Amino acid sequence: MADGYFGFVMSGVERKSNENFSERLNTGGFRFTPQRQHVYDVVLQKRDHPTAEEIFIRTKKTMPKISHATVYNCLDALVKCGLVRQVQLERGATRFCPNMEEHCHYYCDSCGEVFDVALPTDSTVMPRPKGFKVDHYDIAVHGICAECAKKK
Amino acid sequence: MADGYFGFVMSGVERKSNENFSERLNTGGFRFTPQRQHVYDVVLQKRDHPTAEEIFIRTKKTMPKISHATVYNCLDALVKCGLVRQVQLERGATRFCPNMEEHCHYYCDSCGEVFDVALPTDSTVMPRPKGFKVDHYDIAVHGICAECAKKK
DNA sequence: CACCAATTTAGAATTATTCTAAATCTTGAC
DNA sequence: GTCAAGATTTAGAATAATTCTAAATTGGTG
Repeated sequence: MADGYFGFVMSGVERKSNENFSERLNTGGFRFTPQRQHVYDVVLQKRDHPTAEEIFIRTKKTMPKISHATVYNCLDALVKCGLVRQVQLERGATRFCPNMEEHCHYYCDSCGEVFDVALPTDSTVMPRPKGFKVDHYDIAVHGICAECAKKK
Repeated sequence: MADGYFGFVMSGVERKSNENFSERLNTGGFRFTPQRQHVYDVVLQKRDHPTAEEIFIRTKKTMPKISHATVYNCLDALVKCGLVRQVQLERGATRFCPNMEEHCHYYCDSCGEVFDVALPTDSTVMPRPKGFKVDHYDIAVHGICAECAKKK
């Protein structure tokens, strides 16, 4: 059980600026493409945890010919490179988040709003299955946000 | 394998639930139906975090006329009654889990296996948005299980 | 038993994601 | 710069996951 405890200390992926974008893709075994740049820009621009569909619509504004499949391809590449996180909050569409800091998602089951909250570096100690190699944590907290709570 | 961390730990709530099943539904504003009983039995029977589709197939064995929509309806009712949890681990189908203890899911991104791990009762209080009323936590830990790690 | 509302049903519809095959790019070698 | 090889994009089809629909059935209540 000695190695059975583990903190929320993740393989921290530091936020890097746009200059390293291409390099970042290469390291992950991907090529730079304008589509990936545009999709990444869109996700960075409005950090509201959009779905692939929403990202598709937003990306079309600056790149009208981009296709659905490409958006998925780009998002997959970005996720694999550690530039974007995939967030599963409820049934239905997956959402995406460019905040690579250690954080969890507070999700309002009433209005659907998502709040990022940074995790304390020394937060919780969790037991884990023997030999399990942790890649990352996905922590979602469901409930009702202050706004919605007021309305009831 | 360290017993107690890998195994499915029966909680008091679960043990009682069969006798109280109907009552539990009523409290949640739902009626007892044989379909709900069958679906619940199926989920309790093999605790491998099945998808709605898998539950549909398994339930058909004892109730061949049950429909797809009914399985979704039943699962939704069970989730709302606090008899079953909905688990979102990756893109694609939602999974279901009858373990109502406070626990997290270790998910092997390689083979897809899911391990339930009980959370320490004294888990740290996490910072949260002001006024947010917490309903429940969904904690998933992604990585590679011992089996899969060995193969590489 | 009779009533009303909840539930079930089959199948259609919708939503989310993946696949396909041809066209087009990106990269590295020359 | 040109070229080839392989990665990527594209539109649209295909599949998967979930929700909707409207009619039939059922459960609980009086």
